[in-house]
Amino acid sequence: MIEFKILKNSKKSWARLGILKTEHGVVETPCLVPVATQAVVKTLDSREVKETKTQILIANTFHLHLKPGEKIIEAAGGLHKFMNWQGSLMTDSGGFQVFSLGFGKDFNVGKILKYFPGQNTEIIKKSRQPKFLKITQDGVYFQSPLDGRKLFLGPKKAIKIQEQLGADIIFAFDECTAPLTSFEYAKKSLERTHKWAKICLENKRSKQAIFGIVQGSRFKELRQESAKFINSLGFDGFGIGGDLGQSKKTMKKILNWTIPYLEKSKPRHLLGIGYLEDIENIIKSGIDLFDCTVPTHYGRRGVAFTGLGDLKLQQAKFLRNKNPIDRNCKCFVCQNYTRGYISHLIRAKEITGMKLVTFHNLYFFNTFVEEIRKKIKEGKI
RNA sequence: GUCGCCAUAGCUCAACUUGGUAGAGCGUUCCCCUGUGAAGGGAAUGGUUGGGGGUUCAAGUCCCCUUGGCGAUC
Repeated sequence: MIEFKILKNSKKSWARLGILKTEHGVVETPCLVPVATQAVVKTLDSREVKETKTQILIANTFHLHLKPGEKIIEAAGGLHKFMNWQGSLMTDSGGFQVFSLGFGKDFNVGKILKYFPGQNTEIIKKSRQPKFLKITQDGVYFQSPLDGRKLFLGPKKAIKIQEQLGADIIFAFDECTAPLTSFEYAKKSLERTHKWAKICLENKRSKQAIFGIVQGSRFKELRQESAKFINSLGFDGFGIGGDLGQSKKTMKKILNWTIPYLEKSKPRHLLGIGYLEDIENIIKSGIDLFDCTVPTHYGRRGVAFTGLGDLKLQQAKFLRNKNPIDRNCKCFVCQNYTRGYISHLIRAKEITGMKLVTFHNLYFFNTFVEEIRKKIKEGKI
């Protein structure tokens, strides 16, 4: 059960200020959802995560099913207890892994294409299958990245697992398409995702809120069809997923095609997007929630975000630098550690270095979004 | 003093018995990593082979001298 209340609609854009209530607390939206794939924000414990102003986390069905298995988490009293996170929680359905272990891996591409496909670029045709997994009408056969054994994940199973995990909000099982998808493939995939969405809803017995996921790749017709269909099923909220085209412009277009068809009173979650430079734009397009691995993932690589751009602390030039990562940041790391010291830790591959940058990045991103909420409140956005 | 061993990329080392103008790891720099197979992946950079002479078509490799280091022995 969730409750979503919109406090203010912007007059300048589609942005809105809201309150999302779950059984585990109140989430002020728009809000970043840090990623805790394996029931942990890598390098941080739950107390530290809380200190980064994080309000809600997203864990992953596929990974937790593999390790340690939903039965163990259920027996431990559910995900909240298991990972000692008292705040709100989501679980992703595993639909993204259909992409990242499938065509994403085959073509070495992400959700947004970084280059314009040349004439020789392969387009994923209607009946094509990825190398390491098989997609059928019932679900997806994976080869375990851990030991190679065959695994199956489909709508029914994804829901069952998510019920056992026990997050506040769960996602329907979908196929996240790749940017090189042909129209024919996208259409066929969308039919599957829609069929699965219905099965997910029909099979859910828990009181957990469930978000349906809009797909349709970069095609206006499909995106609109998907938005209308998913909207009609009675989900508690919406995820917008899949590939977002060839550039950030197409990402904005896709959001503009989709969002008008979604019930206004329900929360909208943009899946897997959130470079610092994207955040204000997606919020202006009407996004309430978005998850992204960038602050944590880049943090472990030693990339620290600041108001003046990112710092690659791996570089030797930072070793003698006595400044904090960001002079204006009030986080524990910036109050206590220098760039030089953190650079040393990162270069020495010390886990504490990764932890300090992860902590700062999350605090910085959360503060950044907090400021956007303030701007919406003040009518500036 | 005498004898022996060693000296090759910023660092640690390869390049064999039998000469064919040098490779790797690490480092450094850069790039890639948006619902995390991700403490990951890729690329570039890098050397008058301690110095000088000689033999040879050809020398890191063989010979002589020299410099520096290490060891053994009077």
